[in-house]
Amino acid sequence: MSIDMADLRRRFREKQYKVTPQRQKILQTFIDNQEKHLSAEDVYSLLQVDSPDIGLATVYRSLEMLEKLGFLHRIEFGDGKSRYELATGDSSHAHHHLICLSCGAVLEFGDDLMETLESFVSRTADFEITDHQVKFYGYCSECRKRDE
Amino acid sequence: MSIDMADLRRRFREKQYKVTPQRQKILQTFIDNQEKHLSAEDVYSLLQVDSPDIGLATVYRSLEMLEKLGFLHRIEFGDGKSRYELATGDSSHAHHHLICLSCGAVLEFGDDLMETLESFVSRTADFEITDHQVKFYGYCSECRKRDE
DNA sequence: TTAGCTGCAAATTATTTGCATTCCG
DNA sequence: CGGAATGCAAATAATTTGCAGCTAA
Repeated sequence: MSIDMADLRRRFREKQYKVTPQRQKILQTFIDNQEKHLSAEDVYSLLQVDSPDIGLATVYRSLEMLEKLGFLHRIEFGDGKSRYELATGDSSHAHHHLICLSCGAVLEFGDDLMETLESFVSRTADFEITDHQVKFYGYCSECRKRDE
Repeated sequence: MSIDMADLRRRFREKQYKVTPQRQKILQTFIDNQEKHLSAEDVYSLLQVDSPDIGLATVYRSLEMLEKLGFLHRIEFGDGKSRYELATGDSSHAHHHLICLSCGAVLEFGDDLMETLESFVSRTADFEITDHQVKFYGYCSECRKRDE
C-alpha cells in the first residue's frame, strides 16, 4: 500500500521522466519521514548530510513533479512555506490536520465521516471531487491542560 | 449578523487599538466585497482609487490585526499569497471551498454535516475545535462539460 | 501630550528562472 | 548522442521591519 522506488521507476518511465539519483533521494526522504510535513528547505537540509551536492532548486523542481505525479501531497499551514507529505495509496485521499492555535502543533487524524460529506457535496454542487483537505483549528489537550 | 463599523469601534476600544481611517477603509473593502477572497495586494489596489495615500505595509499590518480580532479569516489556496474573507458572524465558522484543478475556479458551499464530523473529531482526538477549513479539489461542471 | 500608527524604503524569506554543464536512456 | 536534468547564482514575489514623522484618544 505504500509507495516505493519501483513505483517511481514505473511511473517515471510512463511519463518519459528520467530517474535521477536526486529524485530518488528526495522521494526516499519522504519514505523515511512518513509522519512529517516537510518543506523544501527541510528536505534540502536532510539531504545535506549524505548528498551535499544536491541543489535547493532541484529540490523545488522535484517536489513539484512528484506532486504532479501523485507521489506527494502539498499542504499549506499558513506559515509562509509549502509542505509536502507522502501520498500513501488509499489514505492519500484523506489528510486532516488538527492545528493548535496556542503551540502550533499539527496533529493528524483519519476518519470516515468524510466520505459521507464528500458524496453529499459532490451531489449538491455538481463538482467532481478528486481530493480534499480539512483543517481544524483549536486547542490541543496539552495546551488546554497548561492554560486552564 | 454581519459585521459593521460599530463593531469595529467597539472591539478596537476594548483592545486599546486606534480606529484609524486606514483600518476602517480596509474593513470596509471587505464589507463591499463579501463574496471575494482578497489578497493584501488586492485590497491595496482597490483602495488606490479613493485613498492613493495608503501604504501596502499598512494593509498587511491591518489584515493581521483584523484577523486576530476575528473580523477576517485567512485562507490559503496554495497560489503563494494569503487571502482573507469577512468572518460573517455564525457562518464564519464554516468556509468550505471547491477548487477546480482545471480552471482554478473557487466555488463556495455551506453545509451542516460538518457539525457532525467536528463533534466526532473533538471527542476522538481530545482537541477543542474553534474553527475549521475544508477544501475539496476536483473538477467543476463547466470544465467537465468542456473537456469530456 | 504621547503611545500607537503610518508611509516609505530597505531587508527578509520563499520560490522561480537563466544558463552552462552533466548525465540518463 | 541528445534532450532532459542539475547546480549555481541572479531574479521574482510576498511579506516584514526600521524609522522618522503623524495622529487619535
